[in-house]
Amino acid sequence: MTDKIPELDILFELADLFKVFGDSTRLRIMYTLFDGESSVGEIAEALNMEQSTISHQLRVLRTNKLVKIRREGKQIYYSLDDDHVKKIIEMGLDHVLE
Amino acid sequence: MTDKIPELDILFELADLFKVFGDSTRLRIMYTLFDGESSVGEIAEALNMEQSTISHQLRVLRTNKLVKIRREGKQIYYSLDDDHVKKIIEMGLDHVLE
DNA sequence: ACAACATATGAACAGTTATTCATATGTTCA
DNA sequence: TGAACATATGAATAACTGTTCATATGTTGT
Repeated sequence: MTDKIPELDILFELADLFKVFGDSTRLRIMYTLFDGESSVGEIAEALNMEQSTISHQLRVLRTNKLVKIRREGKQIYYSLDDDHVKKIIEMGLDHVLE
Repeated sequence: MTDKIPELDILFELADLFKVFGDSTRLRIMYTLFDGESSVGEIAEALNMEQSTISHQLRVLRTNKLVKIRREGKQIYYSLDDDHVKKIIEMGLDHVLE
């Protein structure tokens, strides 16, 4: 009815997006991908975490279109899907480091 | 030891910051404050939510230095504390509305 | 087809969190 | 001081979420 109501759906979507950024494991994964693509195993080793944990979180990132994949043989390489990812993280860093 | 270790703490802080943005009630409160300061009661009425709920969430926002207060008689007026708040939300909106 | 490897998935558990209800604190005015 | 109002707080609950373990799926080379 009012022209504020359409915004409501979007704010729910937006909350879901920020939820994805609100986990240190996922942030670390994304930060790792700042340097370029990595396989699941490489990420798990870099963060010293279980392969399963990384895989689960990569799925969350992928569902939210924050990372994309490239298959090469047995390995699957993940990379950031979007320039916004870096920008959102950097904007948050600005605030944290104020 | 390596120069990546200091970043780790910061990524945890950053996750905590994004967690605050990752809730629709808090986002709606912040969005309400885009137009300027509001009292607790005004916010509760605008969002059609319980006063207690709003008060609890305002405390979270305040603890994270995202809003600040001004007392005027019985009422307490909340407003955004930082330009980053608007920027972070707008950056997220860019991604959601892509 | 089989072994070896990389990744994904499902179930279970533990920890976290948002909301509600009841009540406390704080402020103003008479 | 007491009544009326605005906001804050604590405890309880229900829902959600991240990690782990075990196992499944998918790929390569023999």
